[in-house]
Amino acid sequence: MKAATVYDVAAHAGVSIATVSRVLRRPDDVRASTRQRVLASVLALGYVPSASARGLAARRTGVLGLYFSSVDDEDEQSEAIFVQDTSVEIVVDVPDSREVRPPNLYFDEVLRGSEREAWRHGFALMVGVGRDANPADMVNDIAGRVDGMAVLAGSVPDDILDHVSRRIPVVLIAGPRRGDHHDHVSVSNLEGMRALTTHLLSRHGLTDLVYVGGPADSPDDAERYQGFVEAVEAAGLDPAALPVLRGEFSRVRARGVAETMLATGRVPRALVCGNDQMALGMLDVLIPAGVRVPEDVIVTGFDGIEAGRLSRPRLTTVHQPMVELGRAAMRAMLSRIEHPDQPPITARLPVKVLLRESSEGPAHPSPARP
Amino acid sequence: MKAATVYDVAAHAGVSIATVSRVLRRPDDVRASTRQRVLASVLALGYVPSASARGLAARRTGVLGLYFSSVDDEDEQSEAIFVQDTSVEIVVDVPDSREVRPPNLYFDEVLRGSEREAWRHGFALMVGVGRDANPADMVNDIAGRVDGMAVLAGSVPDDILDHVSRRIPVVLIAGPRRGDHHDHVSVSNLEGMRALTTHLLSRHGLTDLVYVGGPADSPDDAERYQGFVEAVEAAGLDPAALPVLRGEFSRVRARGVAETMLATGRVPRALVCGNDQMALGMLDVLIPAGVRVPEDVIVTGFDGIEAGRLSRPRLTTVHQPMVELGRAAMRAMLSRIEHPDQPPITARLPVKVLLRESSEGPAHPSPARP
DNA sequence: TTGAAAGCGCTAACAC
DNA sequence: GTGTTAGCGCTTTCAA
Repeated sequence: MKAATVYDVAAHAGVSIATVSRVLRRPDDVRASTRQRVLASVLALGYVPSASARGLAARRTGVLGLYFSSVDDEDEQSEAIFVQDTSVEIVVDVPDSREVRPPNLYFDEVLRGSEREAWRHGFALMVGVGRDANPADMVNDIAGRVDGMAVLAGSVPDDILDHVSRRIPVVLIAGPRRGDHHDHVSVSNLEGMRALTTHLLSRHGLTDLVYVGGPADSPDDAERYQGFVEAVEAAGLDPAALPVLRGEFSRVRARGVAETMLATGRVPRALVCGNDQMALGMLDVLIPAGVRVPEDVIVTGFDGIEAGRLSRPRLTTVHQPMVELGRAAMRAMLSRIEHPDQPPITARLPVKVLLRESSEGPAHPSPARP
Repeated sequence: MKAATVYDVAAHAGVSIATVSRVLRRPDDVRASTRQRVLASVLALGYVPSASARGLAARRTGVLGLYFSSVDDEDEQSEAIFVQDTSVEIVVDVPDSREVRPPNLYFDEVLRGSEREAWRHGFALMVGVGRDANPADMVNDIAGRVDGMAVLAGSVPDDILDHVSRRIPVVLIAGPRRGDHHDHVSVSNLEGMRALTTHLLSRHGLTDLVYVGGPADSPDDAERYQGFVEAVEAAGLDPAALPVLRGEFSRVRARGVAETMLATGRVPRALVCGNDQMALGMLDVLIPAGVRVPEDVIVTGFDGIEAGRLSRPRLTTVHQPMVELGRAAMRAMLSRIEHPDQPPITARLPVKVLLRESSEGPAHPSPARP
């Protein structure tokens, strides 16, 4: 099964390879009758142009890259290919406190936006998710295949970033702006958390807040905490006096934190969490323990994931536009590709505070049965 | 900013381009001292090999493709790149019956598995999601860039599939097996639904079932319905006597169906839904209306999505291994690339019936407050 | 409107 | 162990 080439098509249609190329790239430059003939040959031979050859000749691949890192080391699955297992296991699936999988929602959403935007501009999208400590090879590999790549902030060491950006434009996604080397798209983490905290402070008159933070090296969490701090200071309180708990952005870890909190009896009036996962983890423990949310404790999150809309009570949160973040990253790259010398791009997307029952209490007389 | 090439590196290191290539591809064939020198030059020049050139010369791209189609036409977003919007909107977000977005969960999961498996075997992954009626261009484009591609069954017309498979191996994902042209990976839809239905029939002694189906052209739904039919027949009942409702795999559409059902007063003892989304849509309407699930009506789904584990009551369903489906697709492709002449691959992955409260009632005395 | 020909940057014999 | 060289399949001037 030897794949057909321009030469095959040209011979079959009785034209030169240049004409075949023209028919595919700039059809209007070719006489209609010739075009028909060539197209017919394309179909007859099952010709699909080689992107490698085209990329080499045109000096552009027509592909954009997206690189993320992830910590979800799923258990290795079977290696079998010829599975023919139509067996059906029936299990009584009782409620379980285990985290089934840390849904890599953030990635899914950013990817969705990236994919959409890339193809909309005539580019394909290549994705890579690094899971081990050494992203160098993967990032390099992608860099050689694309006309530009977007990278989750903090997922790639600076020296590697510098290396690949000598070949292609690199756009950083999320995190704080670092240096002036790359274009950068992010969301208003600080402002969002500040607005939410201010709301809790002023509307609810709280003073007894606890911040539940993510990983110490998370730039996003650092920004959110800073927003928390600014709001607290603006209210005339001392942020240093307010405890910070670490939930590592994990629902499971947050449950542990909540349990410890209950055990020690030191339960604050509000738990301001750095992401939704941790806030949900708090609810997982508090609600069954008989703690009333929000009457006894207010719980808030950050991100605006779907699960927070489905929880009981529904989760007050700060929604960040993840899909739009992916789109903005692709647009920034395309803009950079088109205008290599323009000044660095810094996009900052707006967020939205969503007040729901976990802070405000019942919105309406619920139509649900007790 | 002209990107460095092998020639630049070779000159800088004082070796031939062949040696540069060797250092990168088969380092052991080069003397250690030479290797060091070349590597140093690579770093110094910021050299990243061009995948286009390599792909051309080596006659393989090292990329695998994944193509899906989707109906989620999200509203077009802004075109702005230089967004600097740190404003924060604060909204009271009341419970809403609108479907925020049809979570394209299935795609996310299959993609996750595909991505993981491709890179694990040293291949990059290219993704494309077709949204309009004409997948030909996108599929062709991808096909020219990869060494093999996986395609969601039913998302690409046969003639296009045949066309591209003259160039590269194509693996079909999901759906029923059609012809012997391509390799195929899928899950035990029929067997899963048959097992679940049999459970409802025999353990719960039901006879009054209604099947809530997906789109008429969904091969997955067809298989599930067939499983339903076989179980019903095995129980000595006439499947033709049992109504079928159409929810189009949509949560919103299912709500409409449920409302109509309530309005007409024709409520069956069990609603067997073709996917989880529709089952959740049923719950959305039934629970607030005071219908007891499962005491009055049993509701079941199919897929095993996260939301079904978070609903009240939790949803009985048939879990299909979506991540593993993606992995299996990639493995099948790699196997085909390595052994072009082996017989067609047909993988059938097992499913698991998860019995939860929407059919079985409370599992344990719930520790939750009333 | 079409054809001829010169690369694009790399790999893989094959020679040394 | 290293260098030479012939393509890989396409795009793109430049002529005709």
